[in-house]
Amino acid sequence: MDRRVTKKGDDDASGKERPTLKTLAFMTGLGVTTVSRALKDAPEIGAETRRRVQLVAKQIGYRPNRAGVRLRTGKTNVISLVLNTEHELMSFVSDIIYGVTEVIADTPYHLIVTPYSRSQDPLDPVRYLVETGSADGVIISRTQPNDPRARYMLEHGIPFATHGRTDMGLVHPYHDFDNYAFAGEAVRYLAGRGRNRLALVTPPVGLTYYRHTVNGFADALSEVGASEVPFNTVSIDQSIEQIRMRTAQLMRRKDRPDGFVSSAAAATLAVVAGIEDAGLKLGRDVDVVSKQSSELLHLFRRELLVVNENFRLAGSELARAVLGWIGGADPGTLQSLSTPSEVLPYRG
Amino acid sequence: MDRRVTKKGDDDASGKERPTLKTLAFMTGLGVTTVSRALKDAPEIGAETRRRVQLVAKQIGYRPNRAGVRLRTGKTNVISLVLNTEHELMSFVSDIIYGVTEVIADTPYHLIVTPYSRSQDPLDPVRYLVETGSADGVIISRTQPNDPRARYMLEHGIPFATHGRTDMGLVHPYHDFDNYAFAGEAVRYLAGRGRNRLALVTPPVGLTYYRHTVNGFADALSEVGASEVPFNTVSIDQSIEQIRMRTAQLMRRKDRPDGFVSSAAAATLAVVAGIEDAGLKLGRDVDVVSKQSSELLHLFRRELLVVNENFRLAGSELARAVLGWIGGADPGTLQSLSTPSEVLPYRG
DNA sequence: TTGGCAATCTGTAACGTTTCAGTATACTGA
DNA sequence: TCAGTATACTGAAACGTTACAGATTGCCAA
Repeated sequence: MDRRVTKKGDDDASGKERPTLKTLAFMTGLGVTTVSRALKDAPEIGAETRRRVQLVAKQIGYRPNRAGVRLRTGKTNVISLVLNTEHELMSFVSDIIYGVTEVIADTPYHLIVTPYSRSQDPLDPVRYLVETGSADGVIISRTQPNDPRARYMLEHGIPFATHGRTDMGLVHPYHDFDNYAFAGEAVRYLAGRGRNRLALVTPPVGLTYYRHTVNGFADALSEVGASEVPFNTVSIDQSIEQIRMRTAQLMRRKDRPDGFVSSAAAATLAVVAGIEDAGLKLGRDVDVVSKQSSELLHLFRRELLVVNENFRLAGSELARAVLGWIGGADPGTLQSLSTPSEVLPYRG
Repeated sequence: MDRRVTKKGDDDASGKERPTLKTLAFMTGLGVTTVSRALKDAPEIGAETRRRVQLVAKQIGYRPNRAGVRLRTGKTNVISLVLNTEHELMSFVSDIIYGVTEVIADTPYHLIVTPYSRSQDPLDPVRYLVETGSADGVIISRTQPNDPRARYMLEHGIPFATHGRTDMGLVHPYHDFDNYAFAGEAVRYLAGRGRNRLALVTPPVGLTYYRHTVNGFADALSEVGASEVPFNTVSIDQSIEQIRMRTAQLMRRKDRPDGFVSSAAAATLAVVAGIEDAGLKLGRDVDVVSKQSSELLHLFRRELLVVNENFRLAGSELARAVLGWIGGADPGTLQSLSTPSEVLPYRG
């Protein structure tokens, strides 16, 4: 009497297969519907039944089938992190990812990484996610003042959070580092050390925090009465070699700066190399204040002055924001700004 | 005559909703089954019908519903990258991810990142993936000679690839960097520069490539007749401060090494700091050969000697391997070993 | 007693896909 | 002519879940 093929109805509680609602229904003697509702604490299920179902479910290790839920409800339980595979600074990415996973660890959410490359329209991956309904929420970075992706997602009603702010008069969750404050602090610190001809290594032109940084730099310059040495040919997403060469060129001029403010650690390495290529000495001829996201720069040159940016925190905040929005919170309340640390000199 | 609620059967080709097989069936005048088969080039569908269906599908931008497929077939079209959120070296992670996404970009696969933390059994995330059927394939790192995760996945028949080899007599896809060769090359290079008292900054004890590295180091030492200065208290997953302090201690001893071989760039930064803490000079008193995964170390100190390890390549290879296995290839053919570059001194 | 109602529980359909078991048609060979 | 068969297509069922629309029971007021 071979019954390898189980027909509808003769579900049994035995052995190997992953338990489903039907399994639970069979075991508890209840209907599938009742079990489903009992598991989500629906009010019309008797208190005892509810407990009983939940107990059995826990015992046999029931886990809802994601495909079933997704097909029925459209809920994917997925958050997508959209990344540029060429530009994104290295350590940045892993920290953000870790931050995000930290937050979603005890939720049913999975994190998927959706890449796009330089050649593509940055809107492509977002459009893909929305059109295919592949995620309940999206996190984007490299945010621009007028960001088509944010606009698109708002129009299509998908919750998202941006790393960096926009400036479109539209409200949405974001997390940002206060780069205005950073640049200002940096300038003031350099001025305090007697530096008054400062150059700025900017973020990528076009991103929102480019403006913030430039403004913070400019405002503080006039505040302290220092002057800017233009260095517009350089931004942090250029290659190490480019930045190094341009810095060396700059430092060989008579009107060279005596201080730098740099928006990223990798660029700072190149800037320092360029300074030294020009035969100058860090700390004596020139001071450099740089953002960093790991305790790297002080190993590199102890004369460097650093401000820490915590990307892991950013990841957590972004994840919290998206989940909050998905959960129905007011997007306007899901915005956060991270204040820079003090400027830190090397301490033994 | 209000027909807001569409009952089964009166599907229409209009407007907003995402097209499904039913939409295509309606538009082509065929049955859903036929459409389904036509799209996957089943042989029992007439050539013209096939073309016609595929044309229409392309035109209206049909994309199979992942939840539908997954529910019906169990195929998730997901690859999971399992990461330790505490140990993994920073840049490592983003490079691997980029490598993986590069390969799966023109496949239907999504990449999900499954984290686990120090406190957890590394087997936990893998067990979760298998039990919930959340992925068609898995990539793991921090591979051990006797790796319970690999054994578990083999037992449960889920395709996977390991970053690093195992040594259990079980065959499975992997990608590895030839750390035996790396350590050997490094030793020979140092010997060539007259260094003969060498210390090794090892990978994390317990991982397979720890053994490879140690063996490569030891074999080359006896080959060139140099001796080892024990430095067992240090491995690359310790903190910067620890490594730095221990290195400084070591370098203050009279029997200090005159050469280092370091398995990771971050550790090398710390080692160099330690060397300099002890008042010694890189290139004069001691040489350091280090692996690196980005062009960082030569900016740091031009005296450093580097060997490049390409993690992006590793990611690609691992992705290719998993996809290959999923696609039915023989796991034994999906193994690759990456040969280290030469030892590279700074070149202007 | 009866009608009404609250409290619990249940069957059915549907989400989009693939597979199974056909059906209809035309062609083949005798 | 007919059976046999290859070709091209199709409906129904199933994957696991939730929502809708009841069904059953007991209790209370009238």
